[in-house]
Amino acid sequence: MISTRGSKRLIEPAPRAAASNPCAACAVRDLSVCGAIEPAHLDKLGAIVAHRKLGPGETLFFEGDRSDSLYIITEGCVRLHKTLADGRRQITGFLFPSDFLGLALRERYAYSAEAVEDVAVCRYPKNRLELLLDQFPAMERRLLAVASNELAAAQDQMLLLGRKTALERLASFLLILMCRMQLKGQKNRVLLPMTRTDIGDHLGLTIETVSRCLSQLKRDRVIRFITAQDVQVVDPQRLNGLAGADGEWMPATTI
Amino acid sequence: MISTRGSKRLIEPAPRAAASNPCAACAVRDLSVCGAIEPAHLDKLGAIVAHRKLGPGETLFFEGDRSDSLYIITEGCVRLHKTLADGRRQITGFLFPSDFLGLALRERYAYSAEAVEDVAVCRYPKNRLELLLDQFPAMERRLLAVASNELAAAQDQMLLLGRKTALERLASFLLILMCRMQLKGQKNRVLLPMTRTDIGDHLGLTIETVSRCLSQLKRDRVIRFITAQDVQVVDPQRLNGLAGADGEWMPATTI
DNA sequence: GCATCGAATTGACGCAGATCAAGGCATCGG
DNA sequence: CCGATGCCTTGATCTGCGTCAATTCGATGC
Repeated sequence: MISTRGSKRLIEPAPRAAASNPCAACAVRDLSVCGAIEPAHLDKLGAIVAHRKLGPGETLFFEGDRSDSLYIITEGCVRLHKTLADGRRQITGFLFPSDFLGLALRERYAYSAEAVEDVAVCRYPKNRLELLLDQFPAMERRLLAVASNELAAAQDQMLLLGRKTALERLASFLLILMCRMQLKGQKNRVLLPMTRTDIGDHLGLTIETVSRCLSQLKRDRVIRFITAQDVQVVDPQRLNGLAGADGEWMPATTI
Repeated sequence: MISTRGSKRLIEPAPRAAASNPCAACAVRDLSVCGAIEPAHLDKLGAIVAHRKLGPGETLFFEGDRSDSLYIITEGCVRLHKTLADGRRQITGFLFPSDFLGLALRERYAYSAEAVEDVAVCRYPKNRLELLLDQFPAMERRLLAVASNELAAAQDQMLLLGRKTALERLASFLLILMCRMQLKGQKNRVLLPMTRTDIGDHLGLTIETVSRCLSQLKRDRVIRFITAQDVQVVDPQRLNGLAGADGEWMPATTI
């Protein structure tokens, strides 16, 4: 039952130099969504932002590090994870462009954050951000809303980990990614930039079980592999049914 | 693997009449902790509070209900849970006096909330609370902090559900409750107002496995049963070790 | 005291998913 | 082109926990 094997860590590649980032404007917009922030304030947000790029496997911060920044992903996929002393790992979530990271106003980060692939982030120093929050309460309301959504997602994940079968877990996972792709205009498509090991550590399964379930979904013509990381959802309806038939978010437009 | 049996619902007892609540002042203080709120503002908080009492098994709200209130528990234990169509249930958390409930500023509740035993809550209507939040940004900062802590707890629970063994789950659970009791001045004592079924549905286990693990902890002289719901932790050190030896919160004073 | 009933415990057995093991299949450097 | 290296897939076997079933315990009412 104890599986450390699925969680071998890679040697971290050397950090890359930070580069100027063309996505800055987009990240600033994210932090100010709802139209609650005026152009003048937008400038102030832009003034405190810094940029960073990471290569595959590189760490943004470690669990337990002093949390001094809030990040927004502008490019690539980031995994968040907690690890037990013996190496067992739980990936608590994958982040994609426009996602927030480290918004907990806590002393220390509760998880590590690593780049799954090439990643770009916007960084907002917490002390300077808090000054801005004092000036613009609407921004704080927005952060609370983001935290609420994360909390709801965490509860869905608890239901998945505590009560769903392996196949239901895979179906739920694919469904969530499919819905995100849908928002970006990609219909019935799922990209899996993370490894099978990562997926297993996210769903509380081993790499073999992940592979077997994906194969089963393929055999049953629910999904089709373009490549091992590029999946087409042939039958979204059935995928939704396999996901456990709770109130899983399945917008009508995707069916 | 699919266990609906562990999740039989009770018929709800008849709701009780709301009664005037002597704990109001305490709840208002909770919402304003950090000293950031002045006495005059405290009055305004007290002015919008309402009280409610629930009997064992009674529901405060259902998953999917329009979320119109924020609650603070002032007495008793509340369970939060999500349920799949076939009855499988995941209890995402247990709440105790001073805990917040429904602070998500979302359209609808993401889970149901039920009284485990006799419970008293303070209720703050959301629309009126938001007006207050606009006036006192410090309160909003406090809510964000509470949400951050909940998020961290949710991530610990994901690690537990995804990667810990049955015995580690029980040990972690007992440890968390022990630490809460410690804060109230009760050392090395754990009260379990919830049923074994509830514990199982929280830890992703069956009632039988919960019982077997508790028996093992008893056999190994780690805990001792005063009654089935009143446990003495004989060896906190070892309980901590059994919990999985991650950074699990184990204050030095409890050892 | 005794009957009742829900909750908890304990034992026997089965199964979903973990573990162990053996290829397959890209990608990359030479 | 070829060997090395990671990652993924698939098969055989094992095991921790779930399932089924039988008591036991404890609270409540009479």
